[in-house]
Amino acid sequence: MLDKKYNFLEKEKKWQDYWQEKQIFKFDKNSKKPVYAIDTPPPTVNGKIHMGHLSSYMHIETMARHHRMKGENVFFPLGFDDNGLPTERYVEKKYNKRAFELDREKFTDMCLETTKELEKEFHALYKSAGFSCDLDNNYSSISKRSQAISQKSFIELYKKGLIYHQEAPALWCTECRTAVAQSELENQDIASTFNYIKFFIEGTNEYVTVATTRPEMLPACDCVFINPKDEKNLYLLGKKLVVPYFNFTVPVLTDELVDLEKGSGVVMCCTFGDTVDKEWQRKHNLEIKEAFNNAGRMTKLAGEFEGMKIKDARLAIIEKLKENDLLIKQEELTHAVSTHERCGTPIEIVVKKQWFIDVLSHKQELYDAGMKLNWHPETMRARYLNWVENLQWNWCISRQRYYGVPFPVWYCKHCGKVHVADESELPVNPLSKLPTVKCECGECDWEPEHDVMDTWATSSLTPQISTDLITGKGLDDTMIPMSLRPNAHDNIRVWDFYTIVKSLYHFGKLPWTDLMISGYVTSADGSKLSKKSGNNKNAPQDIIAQYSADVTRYWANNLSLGKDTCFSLESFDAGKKLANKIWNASKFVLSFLYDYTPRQIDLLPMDKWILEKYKKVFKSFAKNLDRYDICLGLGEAEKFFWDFCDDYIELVKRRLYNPDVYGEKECESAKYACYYTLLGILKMFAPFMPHITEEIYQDYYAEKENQVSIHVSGYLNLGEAKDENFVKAGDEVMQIVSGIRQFKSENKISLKTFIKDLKVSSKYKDFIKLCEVDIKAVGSINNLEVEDGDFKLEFGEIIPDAE
RNA sequence: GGGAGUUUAGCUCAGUUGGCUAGAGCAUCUGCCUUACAAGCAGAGGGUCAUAGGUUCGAGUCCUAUAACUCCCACCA
Repeated sequence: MLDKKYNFLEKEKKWQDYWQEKQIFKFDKNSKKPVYAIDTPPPTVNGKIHMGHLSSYMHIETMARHHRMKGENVFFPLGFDDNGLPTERYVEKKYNKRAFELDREKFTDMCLETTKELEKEFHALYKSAGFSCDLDNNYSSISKRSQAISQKSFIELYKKGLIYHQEAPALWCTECRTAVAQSELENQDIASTFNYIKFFIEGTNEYVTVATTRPEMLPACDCVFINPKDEKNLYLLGKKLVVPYFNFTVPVLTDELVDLEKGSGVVMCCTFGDTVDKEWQRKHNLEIKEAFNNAGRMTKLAGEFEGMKIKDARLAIIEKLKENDLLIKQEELTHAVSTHERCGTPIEIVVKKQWFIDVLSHKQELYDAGMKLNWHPETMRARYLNWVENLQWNWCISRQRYYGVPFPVWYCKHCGKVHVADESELPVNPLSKLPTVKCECGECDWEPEHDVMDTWATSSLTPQISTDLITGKGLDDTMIPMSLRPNAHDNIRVWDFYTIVKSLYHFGKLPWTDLMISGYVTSADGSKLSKKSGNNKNAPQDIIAQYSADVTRYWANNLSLGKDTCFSLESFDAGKKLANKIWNASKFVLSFLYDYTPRQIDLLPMDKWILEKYKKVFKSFAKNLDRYDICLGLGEAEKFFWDFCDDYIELVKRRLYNPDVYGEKECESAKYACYYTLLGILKMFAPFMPHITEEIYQDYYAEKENQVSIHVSGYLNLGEAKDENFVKAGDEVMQIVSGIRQFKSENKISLKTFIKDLKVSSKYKDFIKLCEVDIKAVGSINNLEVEDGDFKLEFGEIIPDAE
């Protein structure tokens, strides 16, 4: 028997423990069932999960449980992305220490310890949310196994010539003191000044005006460009200009990229103020001058400004220009500046030897991959394609950091040749073990690579890392493509893109068939929730404790895929109501079924009608979920359930209560329909509200159906709906009931107040006649007369209630 | 500048390949303690589906233009 009230705190915990104990969600290696493999997003371990992450995981959950209910062998691993810069930054903040101030090993230990703590919290949260990941199949991106796979990927791509080591301009963060990739950039509007300064023509008193936002780059000035079509400035060609204040001369060159409209049409080129400078340096083979170092401090080149921070030097230099009458005017402006997403520091371009994965020469293949994948929602395809089209940098995978997967690489100190590790020795830390083989040059003196890999160089291998848990084959494509890659839209250009790159480069295959892209949950003011910013008032664990995991899941699954939504507690009320209703309706229906075992009998029309309706609804429900139209599927199940309660149960409850008045057979017919309709409904709700449905199922159905859990019991498929007319006729009966209710409401009388006569006109006369008893019972009608015709109700006298 | 999304009831949002009278929750109003549920039930009011054109027998849905808001990318001289 079900409790009078459903205590979710107690029950949810109970079933979570039960599922774990019975290993309900374990992937079955030996099964012949179709595999549904999910490339679970391993959360970056750098803080707390918020409602946005949680909602995204709840979408995944629904799909995992849906496919399990369809009888598929669901592979739903659990992962953590716990290496790399995000974690380092988190640890640096937590201990208020910079990594480069600490011993490398000590810092790594601090990272490992911190991630362990955080992962425990994540685990607890996952469990309390009722996640059905396979706890035995979990991975972490810093584990030895992941490192080995990641290093093997590096070696393979290096040998294929897709990875190269080169001294080339790379995006650089002076705060984190490392190279970063294009995908780690963020735009920020930053207030600045446009400075018009004087470049004197050598040996004259004439000057040209050059506008710049970065006067601190003057010491690194290589030349000045004009547009070859810019007639008013052509006279400058062949002349030398004096760099103001720093007093060295530079040539005047021409290039089509110079914008005639902007500033004075005369541009200074430095190494490197922006991406155009980078282009010009390459194209015109200009000298590379470093005005600042890796930590963002001015170099010797800057003379008296040496040691100053970039920003301070800018102001100091402007002051000097002013003092020396070299500054003509200043204009305030706000412009978008590329900053590092982890710390918000403006990104510089710095030349240093870095490891790159070539993506620019494979743009077309990468684009085609985006065309072949199934995106849910479809509009997200455009975001991917847009990103690929706009790629400008090869993927820089080396980071001048500490906590990450090391490169399996040493350099010969004599000839500089690269030596990569043998695959048999992976994972390897080049710092702790030098090769014993001789270099081709004959020497045996190796320098280990100190850099570590970008965190994405490893997490782009989650399909391989996770399926390795099953196959044990490491970097392998046996289970590739997986069925689903789920993530939020911010990760399309990062995780999705890089995973596609790796899968194509290694196997020439797509990593998955489908992508499910969630939107953001924003706070009430529309700002994005993030682990970094503090707008995290509604912590997931608090919400779950207050509303239950089931209700939270209901909320999440009502969000449209790919769409950003404001977080609001109001929307939890509907879920609360639904859970309450499921409980009460089940309690009521089951109270008639405890001594009942279903057997095939002839059903009364309305009992057949509800089963026919179920067939129709279920078919469409399953179709919607198969298409990742989660909220449509849920909505359908919900609508059907509510109709089942308010219409069907109301209609037959007198038959259930009083078999002596309405007949044993009539009662059994209702029981049969109730048994299967409720079962079907519970199963449809099971992916969304796994706990409450399990509690009800275990109370009654588990034994009857001989199943260990509703979640592996399969959907109730009663076959095709046959007779459309039959459904329509039943609907017309419900319309009569509805008409009776409306009549009573308008007359402000109780629903149980009797009406003497009701005359019904309908084209389903015969069907309605068969339902006479039900209609009279639910409507408290004494006499019912039915005739052929267009739908019409005529009410007779109201019989006052007896005192 | 390139790309995408959004605009539907007072509020938050559904609305699938175009198809009966555009739906739900919340809020408002009316009635009902009906042998599951008052955290309930029954009913009512509330919409020129952003605007203007077009295609079609038929448009919230498709096309064109416009407006407002949001996001992604580029723009750093």
